[in-house]
Amino acid sequence: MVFTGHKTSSSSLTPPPTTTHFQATTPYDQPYTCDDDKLIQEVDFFKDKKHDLPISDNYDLHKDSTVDLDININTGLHLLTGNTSSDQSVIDDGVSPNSEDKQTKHEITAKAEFERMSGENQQLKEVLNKMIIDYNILEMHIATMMQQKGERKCKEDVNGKGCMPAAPRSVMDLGLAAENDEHSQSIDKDQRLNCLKNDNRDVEEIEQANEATIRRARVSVRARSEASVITDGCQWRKYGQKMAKGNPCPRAYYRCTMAVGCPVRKQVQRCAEDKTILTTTYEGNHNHPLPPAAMAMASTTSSAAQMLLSGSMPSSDGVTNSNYLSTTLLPYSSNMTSISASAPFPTVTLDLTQTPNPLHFQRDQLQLPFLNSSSLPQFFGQPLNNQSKFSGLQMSQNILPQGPPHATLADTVTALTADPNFTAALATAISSIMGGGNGGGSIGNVKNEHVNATYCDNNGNVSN
DNA sequence: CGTTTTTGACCCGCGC
DNA sequence: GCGCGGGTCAAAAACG
Repeated sequence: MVFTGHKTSSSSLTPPPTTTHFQATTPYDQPYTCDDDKLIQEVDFFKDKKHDLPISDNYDLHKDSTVDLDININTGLHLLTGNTSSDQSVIDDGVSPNSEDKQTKHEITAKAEFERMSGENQQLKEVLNKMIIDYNILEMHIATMMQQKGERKCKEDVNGKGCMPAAPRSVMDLGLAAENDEHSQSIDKDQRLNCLKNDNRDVEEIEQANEATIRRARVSVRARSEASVITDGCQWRKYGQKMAKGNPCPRAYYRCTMAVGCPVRKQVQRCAEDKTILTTTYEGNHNHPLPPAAMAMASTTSSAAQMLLSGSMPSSDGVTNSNYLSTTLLPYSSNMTSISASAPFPTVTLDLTQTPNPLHFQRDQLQLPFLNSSSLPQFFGQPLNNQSKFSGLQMSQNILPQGPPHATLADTVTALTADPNFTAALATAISSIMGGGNGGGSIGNVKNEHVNATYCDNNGNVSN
């Protein structure tokens, strides 16, 4: 095979000094306090339309004792902590010392407002508690299923080749999952301990094979981009470039350089038919923490890979499991995703190039409900090419948000995963997978403090 | 001068 | 066994 030996011809895939860019935009060793501020500011739980009060979202009653309730209403969760009535009187004492009636009226108004806000705060707490409960139920359900599956596998294999760690093994081995899901890890550990009782040696061999498969699982992302490489928040180093058969555009190979020995690699290639489409294929899982800018993409691809593997692990039929997943997610299918089984390694493709709807989110209003092994945000779609053996999934087009013209891929993924329709589809899909039709469970990693209650619908409306 | 990119060579798997 | 194609290595060149 011959590489393109000319700089001019390869320049289309040669990224600008991405290292400098990433370091400048996402300083890896710096705290992201600004994000926390944004996160608070995004929450607009209950703007008071009745009084048309401007909301001081980020106001802390602990810090300022001179809060005028007629002007600023704290919409955070510290509503109950301020001695607002007395504070109000202090202010009024200076302005109108001779008007006792007016002051009393003001106090009454303030108290009423305070009580109203307390009630709303209580309601919000209840909603939050319900979401947490729903999440815990869902998580327990998943854990139970994993345990049952593991035990069944052990029983089945006790007279055969030993114990197969089965799909959950692959799920939990993902780096992000390891970071974010201790509970699931413990389940996985127990499951594996049970298996080890049966046949230690075979398990190790199988695990090695599985890990190799995991490392080889790929997530391909198709996105329109004029740039030679998509900004996904990670730091990459180019280590090769080749001409691939059937495509005049060279394929570039990158490896993650954010940590020594990080196994993650990616391939970047322009589509032969449409050169505005850039296909980025990710492989492996990061062995290091990720900056927020990279979390969206990394967690999404990792989750996609984990579900892909959980459905196509080296079982007896291999294909059946993936078909099961595809069938399960049928009602929410789309042509934005695909599974490739005939490729050298299992690959799931997320197609972000088909964005029929105009921009319907405001970037600064979104926080990604990070996807990890707990949320299982998988939805597989119709094959984009004839490689796939699986078909039949159509996800409603309107769940796919469109990023701003110069949005990074991470932005797009963030928008996608913040879409309520997206999460709703995932919720139903998970319910379907678990076979219980146990709808109503909340989706998202509640443990993750970055999860934000603000979502946008297709019309750009913010809901909580 | 350290880091990154370029690019020819090499390795490996697969099909014939 | 051979050729083909995908993927990786590593020395040289380029860059900041």
